[in-house]
Amino acid sequence: MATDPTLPAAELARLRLAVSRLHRQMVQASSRLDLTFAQLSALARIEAHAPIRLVDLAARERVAAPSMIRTLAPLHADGLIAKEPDPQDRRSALISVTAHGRETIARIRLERSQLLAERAGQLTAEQRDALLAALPVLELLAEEPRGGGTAPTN
Amino acid sequence: MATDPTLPAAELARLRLAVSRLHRQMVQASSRLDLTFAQLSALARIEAHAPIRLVDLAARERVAAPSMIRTLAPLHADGLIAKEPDPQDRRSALISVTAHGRETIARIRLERSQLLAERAGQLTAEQRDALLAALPVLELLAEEPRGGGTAPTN
DNA sequence: GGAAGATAGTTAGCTTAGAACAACTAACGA
DNA sequence: TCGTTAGTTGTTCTAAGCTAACTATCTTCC
Repeated sequence: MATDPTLPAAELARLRLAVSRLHRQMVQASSRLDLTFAQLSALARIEAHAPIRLVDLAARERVAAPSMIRTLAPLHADGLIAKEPDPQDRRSALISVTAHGRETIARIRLERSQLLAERAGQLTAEQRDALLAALPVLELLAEEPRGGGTAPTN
Repeated sequence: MATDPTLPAAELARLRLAVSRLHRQMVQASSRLDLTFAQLSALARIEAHAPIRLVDLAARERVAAPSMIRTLAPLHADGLIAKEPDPQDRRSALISVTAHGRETIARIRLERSQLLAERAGQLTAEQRDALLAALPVLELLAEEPRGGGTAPTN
């Protein structure tokens, strides 16, 4: 039952609005005790691609290198990530998640999901299924259109 | 084919990550020429509930009154919203969207959807359907659990 | 082999978006 | 009258990003 071949602007607008509102509430719900969203995103990215160099990490997260350094500094100070010298290139450091970092990720996943979990708990089974089915699609949209394509205009 | 009665923390974590990354990219893609996300959200909310008082608007957007004033100030200055005195309460003003505001919303909807539209254009029909099906659920999640429930702890 | 340019990481300083609290005025209401 | 509420201003804070400029190392090329 494939509908329109393309998503109309109205639906995209609704999606953008929903995403930005959801994000705002997640920010509000997460007190300043823990990792920020940028840190969590970077941490997850490191976990997925370790060992990874800073430049590559910054590129994947679509930020400039200094921004990534600022993001990682507290993680490094708290021992959530480790840097090892790259044997191939003495300028580079290979970044990876420590055991402590992995524990923290797991713990935060539980804690942080509470706001969402409460609301998700009030969904019907059909709604939950719809959400689960759309999750990979959302992840796809959130990823970079790797390689090729038009150069980013900003 | 209802799966688990509850969404596991792992999926919620993925949802949070996807939402925050999507949001970041939408922010990056929208240059500072136009309305901010807070302004757009407020504008949409006004359009949906006009005429609405500032306090009520702030409550619905889950922000303090001064924050909403700051958000609305440029919209008011640019004539996107109008304030009329509340006949019942001379302290209050009833806020609504002007014709100019409505045009702006429509225009921005088109412009702003480009990033998302490009990526959505590469989805399969099944993926688009999944996204469309999940859209109302996302909007539900993004809304407040109106009335009752535990008081917000922050 | 060595100069010259490119690249990795870093620091310093700045900007923007978004929100908060405190404190005030004006109006309501009991 | 006196406490409460609506709107507002002043000030501050945090998260997240940026550019410019620097050092150290790598790479290329004459």
